[in-house]
Amino acid sequence: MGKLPKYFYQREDVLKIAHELLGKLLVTNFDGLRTSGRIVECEAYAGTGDRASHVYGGRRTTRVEPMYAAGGIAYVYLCYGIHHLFNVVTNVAGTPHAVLIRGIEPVEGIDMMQLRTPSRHIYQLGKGPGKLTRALGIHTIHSGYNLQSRELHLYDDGFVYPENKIIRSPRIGVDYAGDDALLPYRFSIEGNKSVSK
DNA sequence: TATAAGATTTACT
DNA sequence: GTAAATCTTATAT
Repeated sequence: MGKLPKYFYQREDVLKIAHELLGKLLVTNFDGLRTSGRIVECEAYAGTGDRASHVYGGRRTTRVEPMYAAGGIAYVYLCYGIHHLFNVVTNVAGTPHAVLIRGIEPVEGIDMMQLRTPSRHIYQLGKGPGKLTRALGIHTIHSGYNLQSRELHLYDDGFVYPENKIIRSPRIGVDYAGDDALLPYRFSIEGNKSVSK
């Protein structure tokens, strides 16, 4: 129970962390408005050797710099000029692992989420990496943000999905990554309405 | 400086 | 099913 502590993020195995993030709450508290959702879909990006990652080959730019910091902060970037994608940075400083959050099931502040997005159906609000950031109010200015903060953090409320509901599959939208696109680094909840297609 | 492409979503044919 | 929206980064002039 409680906020996920720093050591949760700074462990070595990013696949294990991605797996354990399912069922946790992603909480934002911007401008005094609390919104949260339960994570039902995420993907692991395993550092400089992973062709699907922005840090493949040791690439180091202003954009990806937060990934090289110690785990427990956010990495947010703009995709296709429109969508903000939210990642949790894991592992220790200098090892740029991350977990992309791809789907959440809205829990708190659903009215606020509906104001932020044109979608009306609850299960559509957090279905897809670009949509959940809009529903929660996350933008690129939050890249590098500390996940121990009141405004942005992950929370364990004790909820656990049964192991037989968790699906491992290849990552989405990373065809450019060659063989690495086939790795089963995606974790999702079977049958959940907030999992993207 | 210029150009292409991207961890996506939505609207339209 | 196809295409447009829209902007930062990476690679090339």
